[in-house]
Amino acid sequence: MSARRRPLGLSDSVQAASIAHRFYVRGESKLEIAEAFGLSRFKVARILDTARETGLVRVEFDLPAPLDPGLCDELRSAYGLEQALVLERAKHRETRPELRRRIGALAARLLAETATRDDVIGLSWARSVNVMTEQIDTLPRCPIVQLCGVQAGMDMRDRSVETVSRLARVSGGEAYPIFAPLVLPDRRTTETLRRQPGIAETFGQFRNLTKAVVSIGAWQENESTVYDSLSPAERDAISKRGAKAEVAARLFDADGNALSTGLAHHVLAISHEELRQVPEVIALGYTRPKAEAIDAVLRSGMVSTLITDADAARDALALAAKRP
Amino acid sequence: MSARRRPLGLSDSVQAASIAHRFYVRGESKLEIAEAFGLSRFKVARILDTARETGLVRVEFDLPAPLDPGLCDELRSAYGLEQALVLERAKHRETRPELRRRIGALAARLLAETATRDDVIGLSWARSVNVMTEQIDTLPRCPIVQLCGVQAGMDMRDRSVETVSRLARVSGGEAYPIFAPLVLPDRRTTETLRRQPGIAETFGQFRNLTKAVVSIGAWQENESTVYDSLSPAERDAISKRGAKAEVAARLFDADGNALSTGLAHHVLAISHEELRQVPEVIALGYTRPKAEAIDAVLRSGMVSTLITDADAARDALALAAKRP
DNA sequence: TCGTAAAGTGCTCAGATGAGCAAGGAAAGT
DNA sequence: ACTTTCCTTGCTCATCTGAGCACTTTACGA
Repeated sequence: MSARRRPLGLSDSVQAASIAHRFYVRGESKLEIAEAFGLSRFKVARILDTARETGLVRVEFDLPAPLDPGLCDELRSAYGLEQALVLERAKHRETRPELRRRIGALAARLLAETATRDDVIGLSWARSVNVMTEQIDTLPRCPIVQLCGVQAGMDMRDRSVETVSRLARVSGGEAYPIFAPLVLPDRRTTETLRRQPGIAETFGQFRNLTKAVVSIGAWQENESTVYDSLSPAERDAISKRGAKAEVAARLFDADGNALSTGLAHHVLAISHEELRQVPEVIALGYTRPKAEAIDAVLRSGMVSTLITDADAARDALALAAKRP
Repeated sequence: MSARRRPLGLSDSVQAASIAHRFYVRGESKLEIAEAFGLSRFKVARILDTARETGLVRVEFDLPAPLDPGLCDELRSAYGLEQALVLERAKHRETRPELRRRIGALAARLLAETATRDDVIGLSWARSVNVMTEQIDTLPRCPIVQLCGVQAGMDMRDRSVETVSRLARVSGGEAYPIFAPLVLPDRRTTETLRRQPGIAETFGQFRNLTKAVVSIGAWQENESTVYDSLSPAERDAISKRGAKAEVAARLFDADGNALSTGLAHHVLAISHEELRQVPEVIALGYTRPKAEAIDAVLRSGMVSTLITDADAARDALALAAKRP
């Protein structure tokens, strides 16, 4: 592995390449090749080994999207995910909206491909989820359920509602929106709204969900719209409880445990428990600052598919390696 | 093989790529992979097969020269060569001198790499051989023997002699030149010159040769300097005898049989027999019009290593397939 | 010249693998 | 509905392959 060999002569390279061509491209057995070249099968095996070690033969992947197959697999197995999609780092420096767009496009393709007529699809409020819906053009006819209230503010107003209805329009299925804010001033208001006809109906759909697309937020400035919308006092109180990540306004500590804080009582959103019951949860989380949050949420075992970028994936893997 | 499969979904692609990554890059066994993914080993094997068939995984070769490994191997085995070096087709249209330069560079590297102190190296007269010597900068100390007289005319005068002495200078070994024309007016003159001290000495070296670098000419206008130097009458007479190729002024028919014509008696060159005795003959032949000649010479069994370009190689392979 | 280290080579045997087959299941035609 | 066909899946058994070892050759310094 670490043993650097000299780069191999021209003649040997050609022989090695010919052998590699027969083995990898034409799929011949080493025994056949050995006979054809008048070598022992052991020599053929060693030539193939050194050919790979020296980089004479390289295996390239032509994925239908710019993904890093190595990271996909490592992340998948490190956290026991069903699947991980890791975007390759872009050639040039990429702005956050550009990255978000690529993440969203990936999620769109995944959802369009895996969704069936029998699915009930939930969407959490998030810019990336919204970007995803903008990029889906076909979807089987199935209900689309909003998983949490609308986080107003920022540069987009009631886009969450729009997100659900947009996707329902593409799908042709029914839309279950939540026409109410995500974070409310107090518990009473929250419970009142929770029992409103339309909202109650949507909440009732939560137990039917078969798929959910959610975004992972980190419990720090600019890395979670929920965090950003709270008062400094409440943010810090929650931080002190050990919150590291947020999904649909539900909090997780560094070990992926559901964290129940005061916040839980004044947000309109699917509960930890209900979300955990969803068979397929697709989580979007990207950029390095979110690595710790991604690690936390994946540890919860709630996520089946993660979509992220190579930088965040590497950081998360490092965290996964630290504490298995 | 011919069964075109649909391009595989995103999800499947990622799984296939992950499996391929583990198998090809990390070198895990299919059984291990099957366990890790919860699949049968058969399924893993099939996934790998389709991944290759659909082009999802591609094997790339980083040869130290722009060679086509597939063609190298096909040509090598089609004609039972020791080795074949096939230059990839250049990206842009390439002029003949450019191609010649690349062929020469390849021959130079091959010779520099394989020649040892014990070799006796023969060079035939040819532009490509000359270009080769211009690009060699190191060579073990060994004798350099000129294989045939000088074909004057064209754009280069006595370059053959220069070729031999240039290479001898690089090598530090002795030079055995032939200071006489390749084609002579009659048999008597030829035999007289043949017995001249310096020339006889060079001819005496022919039986000691261990390596020879020769160029393949096609028996047609502009594809052989010997052809071009003869009178129309003699050219045609030789054509009628079935000559297809020429190496050091020695002729071959389409089946690679040595052809003995009147020409044989008035050229100063190594004989068919002596050339056949050389353990390692490196033949340079390039451009499509020479494909038939290359095929003919390779059929003679005289050549151990061929250096050519992708276009000529493909044409030659087609000819080889026609008559095994 | 020799001795020693280092690299290269082929062997054994247990374990991995491929070819071909047969069973099951889905899709399409009647 | 029923049959037919096609596709997928996992099995068996004969073959292929890798890990480790022992032997040979080469390289190099004493």
